[in-house]
Order: sequence, then structure tokens, then C-alpha cells
Amino acid sequence: MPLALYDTLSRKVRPFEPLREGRVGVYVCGPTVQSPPHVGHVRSAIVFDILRRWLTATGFEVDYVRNVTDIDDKIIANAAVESVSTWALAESNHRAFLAAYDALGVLRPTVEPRATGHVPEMITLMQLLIDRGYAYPAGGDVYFDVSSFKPYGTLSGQVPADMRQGEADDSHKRSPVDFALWKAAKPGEPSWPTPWGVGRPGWHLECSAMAVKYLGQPFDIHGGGLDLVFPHHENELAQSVCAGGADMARWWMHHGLVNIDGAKMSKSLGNSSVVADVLASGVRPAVLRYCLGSAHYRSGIDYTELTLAEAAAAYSRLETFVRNGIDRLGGLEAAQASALDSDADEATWSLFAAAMDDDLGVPRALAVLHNAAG
RNA sequence: GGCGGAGUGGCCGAGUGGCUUAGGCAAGGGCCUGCAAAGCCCUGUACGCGAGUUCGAUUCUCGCCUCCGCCUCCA
Repeated sequence: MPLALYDTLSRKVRPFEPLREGRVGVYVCGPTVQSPPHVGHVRSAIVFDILRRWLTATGFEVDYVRNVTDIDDKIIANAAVESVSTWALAESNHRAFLAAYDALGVLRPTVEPRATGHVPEMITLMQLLIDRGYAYPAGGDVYFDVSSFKPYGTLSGQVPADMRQGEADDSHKRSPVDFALWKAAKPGEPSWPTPWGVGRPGWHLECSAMAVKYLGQPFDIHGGGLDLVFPHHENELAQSVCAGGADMARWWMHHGLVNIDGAKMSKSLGNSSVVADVLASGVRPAVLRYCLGSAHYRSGIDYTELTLAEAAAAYSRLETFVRNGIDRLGGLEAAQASALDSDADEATWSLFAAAMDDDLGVPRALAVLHNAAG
């Protein structure tokens, strides 16, 4: 059975086929580096690390792009509070993210582009959208005209007319559902010159610009958290399709969120566990990875002491199995050499592979492993 | 109000129109062991509620209840 993956846009699991023979382009929305990573951020990285590793194991060459949003409202606000430059704040938080990823065995991306390094590409993209009638400058901002793109809302299922209207804002939007591609800079904010004034990137635009630059259009897989489906991915899709005249991505993959006490873990809700604190408290990195990676990627995880303890128990069982196997066979090399020799091991492998090929069925794959261990 | 997802045995968590009804944790029994630990073996019959379809539903359909996510920055 070939690899099949769930696609949010078509709302079904489809057999996976890359656009280019043997090569897969993946773009994952990385963090906004406004503060150090919490457990939820790192689940995202682990989920897509598993995807990437499985694609590689399947025999594909993977171009894996994960961006860094290093300029946005909160970074500006937090930097002001700490009296440091936005650059310094973003840099130190980005390092914290990399340290957490490294500790948890998340492979480094092929490319890790930063938003602030891609302003020229964004300007080109905006100009294209304006020229084609999909966007308009207003008061130093640039907005996307949602009414110009009929399919708007197909990814998330949100229909502009049915959307709850937010508070009236003081922006220059023609319609409340329009969104900013570019924001005029307030005094003292970091800014870049554009044909429409001095300003800074909107969140959605940067991903469209970087994805097309590194992976072309369309590319194979676009990933992110479930909370990014709307508005972020919906808006990216609109921008890229309108500017590029082609689909943006063939698969849109979204993972479930980490919950604490029944609510989403989130910096803004004040219920987040910072990864560095968790590891400092004595939780082994491998156990945290197991805890966050062993659930199916599309389901939510309740993150509790108990969840962590169970992960620790399950993980050490597997660990013991591996260690015993190595002992019995007289060393790692012997273990590797004979790993796939027997029929039993081949059967285990094919069950494992079948589980993984079915939309990354990690829970079933782990059950196969536990069975083999037992 | 709109869109989407979920409710499984003490707990976590897969899966399926019936057949041998994952896996883990915890629990009970046993093996092994000088004791203990570790390890190994065995046991445990569950699918939110109410209808419907069916020879048969936890699995499909409809309704209901509860919970979660998104509609505002968010992995």
C-alpha cells in the first residue's frame, strides 16, 4: 500500500505522489519568535519531523522549508517591554527554538528562511497582486481584496458573509474581511521602504513569498497547526493562487493542538509549559518527544503529568527491548546487520510501514513495535 | 450565529458492519530470583443518549446531549 496523506483542502486521504520524481517539497509554518518555545510549538516540529523522516524512509529526497517569523506586532511589543531591539529579541528566541528542536531530535530544515530577509520578494508579490486587481494600497498599508477571489474560504470552510464581524478598527480596509499584506510602520518600528510607503510585512504574505521562492508553485505539502487554517493558510492560499495563477500546494496538512485542562495551550492564554522548563525539571527529551509524537498527528493531546508519566513508561519499555536485543546479539553492529534478516522482522516492518503509510498512523505503528517487543 | 473535529473498558489511546473486538499504563494471578528490582506469561469484553437502516451497529443515517478548535495574534 502506497503512502497516503490527509489533505485539508479536499478533506480526504489521498495517495501521495510528488510533483517531481523522487523529490518532495515541504513547507511548514514555523514559529513567530516572540518568546521561547512551549510544548505546543514543539509538537508541531515533531509531527512534521516524523513526516519528513517517513518521506525520507520511503525513498524521497525531501526539500524541507520551515520559516521563522521574526517581525510582527508581538515581537515589537515584547521588545519594547524588555528594552531591546526587535532583532535581538527575535534572535535570542530563535536560538531557544533551535535548542529545543535539537534537544528533541528534530532535524534541521533544508532551508530556514526569515521573514525580514525576504522583503524584496514580498514587494514583488504585492506589486503583482495590485497589478492584477487583487490588492490595493491604502494609507500606507496594502490590503488583499477578498471579494476579488471567489474561492476564498474553500480551505477553511469559512464563508466571508457568515463570519462574525470583529470590532470596528481604524484601518483603511475596504471591507472588514480584507486582510493586510503590508502594514505602514509606526514611528520607531522597524521598517522597510516600498513603493507604497515605509512599513513592515504582514504575517500571511511572508509565507507565500518564501514558499514560492524555495519550492516553486505549486509545491507538494504545506503544513502547520490546526489553528493556522484560518485565517493564515486561507490567506496564503488566496495570495499565492492570485499571484502565481496556479495552486499553492497539493496537500495541506494540519496537526491537532496540545491541550491543558481541556483548553488549548497558548502563550496568550497563559497556560503554556516552556520546553526548557520541562526539560530542566528532569523529563528526558526522548520521553517528551515520545509523548508528543506518539499520538496521531491530527488528534489533540492532553498534556498532563500523567500523560508524561505514561509516555515515560511506554518509552522505556521500547528502550529496554532495543537494549536487550543489542545485548543478545553482541553489539550494535550485529543488531543492525541482522535486523531485517528474519521473516519475523520483515513481517514486523511491513506492518509498521503499512501503518505509517496510512496517513502517518504512528499509534498503530507503535503497537506493532510493542508487539514485537513483547 | 457560522465552519470543523471529538465522545471507546480504572486511565491514556487505536480500530472495525459480524469473525481471533490494537497497544500502553495501572490492577490481580503466576514464572524467574537468596531478597528486591527488572524481565517474562496469564486475566480483564468497552464503545455519550435516543431512534432508524440491517439477519446483525461501537462501526452507516437522523436527532439530541457534552466537550474542543477556528471565525482576533497563535504550532
